[in-house]
Amino acid sequence: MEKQEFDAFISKKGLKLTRERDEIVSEVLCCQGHFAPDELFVQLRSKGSKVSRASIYRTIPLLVESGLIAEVERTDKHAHYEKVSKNSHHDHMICTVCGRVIEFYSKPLERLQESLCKRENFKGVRHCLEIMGVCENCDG
Amino acid sequence: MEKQEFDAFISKKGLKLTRERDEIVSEVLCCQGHFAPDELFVQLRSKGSKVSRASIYRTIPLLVESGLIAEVERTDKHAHYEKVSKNSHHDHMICTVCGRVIEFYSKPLERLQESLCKRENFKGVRHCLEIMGVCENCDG
DNA sequence: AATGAAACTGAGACTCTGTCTCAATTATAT
DNA sequence: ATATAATTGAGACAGAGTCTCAGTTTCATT
Ligand SMILES: [Mn+2]
Ligand SMILES: [Mn+2]
Ligand SMILES: [Zn+2]
Ligand SMILES: [Zn+2]
Repeated sequence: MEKQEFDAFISKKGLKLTRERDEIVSEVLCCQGHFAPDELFVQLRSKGSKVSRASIYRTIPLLVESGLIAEVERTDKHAHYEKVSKNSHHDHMICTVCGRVIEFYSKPLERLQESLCKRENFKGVRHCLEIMGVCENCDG
Repeated sequence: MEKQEFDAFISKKGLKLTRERDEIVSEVLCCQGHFAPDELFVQLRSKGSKVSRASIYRTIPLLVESGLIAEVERTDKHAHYEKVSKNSHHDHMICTVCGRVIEFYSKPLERLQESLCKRENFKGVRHCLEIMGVCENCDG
């Protein structure tokens, strides 16, 4: 389903459809939640793929550009991504103590952003809101 | 002024007031805008300080914990910090066409976030909101 | 002022994330 | 089938940040 869109994106850019890209896209599409590049690498290798770390790192920017994934947090000294699917938009609260991620969605928050954009004559396309703090488990 | 607060924070934690911490705090307080750990290191060394990179990296978490500085963005694969002063907070709209950055502040937006945090029993400390889109100059 | 325990320091080795190089391979248009 | 340009894996490399350890410094207690 979404794989075809990525293939179309690749072809349209004059790039090539390779086994490595195919394996990476498939893995991303079937995996849930947030992931780091190296986790993707380990998962693919554990499934018998011969893909290299370099190809992972090369493919990720393409996945982002195609809209299939988005960078979500850079808490831990390395990047994290997640699958983008329609109607799944949410923002994040991230506990700086335990790393727990709370996903939340607020229609009023979205609408407020829209009106702020209108005020600046800015056409908002996407946004990333991360609230850093301490979750209830860690607040002693 | 703010230095005393940091000294009090250090003493209260049972830690020690050292020349190195003193030099680092002074530099942070007098420098303007965003800074990276290594920039701090280079600046101090250029002023004759013998402080080590290790001490910079050891002291930064203390500065953050004391509330004197805050991590602002992790754009470039390394952390950036800035002095915390009241009334300086703002968020960003970023034009993906021309790169223009619009800084904005909305009290209702801040309050809405606070109430969303409360709902999750999350103690929000800081946040980062970036709205990507197209500015009025580029919207044709 | 002297003592001593605990905290602190610099140097540099180390880890980890991410990038780059390059020769060999592969996809795709003709 | 051929030519061309994109892609690959391996591993060297780079940069940020952490850790170790032996020697030093703070500071509360005498
Ligand atoms: Mn998420
Ligand atoms: Mn804000
Ligand atoms: Zn937590
Ligand atoms: Zn613009």
